[in-house]
Amino acid sequence: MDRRNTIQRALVLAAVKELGSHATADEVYAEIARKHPGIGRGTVYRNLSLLAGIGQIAKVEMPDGPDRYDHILDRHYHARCISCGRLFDVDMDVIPDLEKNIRDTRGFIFAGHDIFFKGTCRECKK
Amino acid sequence: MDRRNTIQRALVLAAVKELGSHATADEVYAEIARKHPGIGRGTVYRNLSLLAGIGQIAKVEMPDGPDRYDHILDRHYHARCISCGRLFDVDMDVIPDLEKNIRDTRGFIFAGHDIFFKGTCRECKK
DNA sequence: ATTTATGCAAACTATTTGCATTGCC
DNA sequence: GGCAATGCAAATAGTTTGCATAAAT
Repeated sequence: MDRRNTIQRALVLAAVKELGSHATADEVYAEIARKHPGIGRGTVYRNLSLLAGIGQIAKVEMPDGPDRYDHILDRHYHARCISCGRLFDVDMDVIPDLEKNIRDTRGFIFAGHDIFFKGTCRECKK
Repeated sequence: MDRRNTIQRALVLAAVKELGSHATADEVYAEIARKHPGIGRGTVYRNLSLLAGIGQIAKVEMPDGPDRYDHILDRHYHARCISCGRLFDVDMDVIPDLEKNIRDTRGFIFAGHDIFFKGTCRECKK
């Protein structure tokens, strides 16, 4: 089961880097399709998933709406505006040992966590 | 726009309480349908949404899979087993002032947060 | 009588999958 | 040439919505 270097794979990786933080699969697809209209949605999804699997990009599963893909720079938390729905990066250190606050783990081995904030963004506040 | 007391609404509320923590819309539907096969899925969704809106139950939007509904007892965080996919309640105090750790809020008014842990449950560990 | 709410089906969003074909290695 | 990967369409999961009808007030 060896991996092959296809142009589509390279395009997906390039688009995620190009789009910066938290792009959706559809945004990645649209970005690539501008110059390569032939690409299939399935191919984009398959490659996003593969690239996330081998750690080339990070998949962020959102509590609502589509999953997001980040070109990995640093781990960070996200905030969603409940008014306009837009997603923001949160300027806060990740808490690596948050799992230590758990009293009874019931045999669960914790492997990580995500925090999602919600609120109202500056523009929607008025 | 006043609200009416329908049997369906009462049944949805009762089923959420009955099923305890983190029931999905489909589980609520199935539970009610056992005794009232006539109920519509749309009605269940509409009532879950309405009841959550007026604070009678709590909606927990999951990063993956269907949304969950809790009969409100106390706020708590959740953990998902990456092997079997099951959802667990986490035995840990909520951090009410977690938002204070954020450096630059960029004008965002924070209204709350959710934490989702992931890992491997006791059964899947072996 | 009014008008909210229901049941049903169709629509919708996000994603996955089956399959014949293409094209890396 | 073999088999991973593609493009396409159909399938799936979860949820929302339009509409005629029913029923709460």
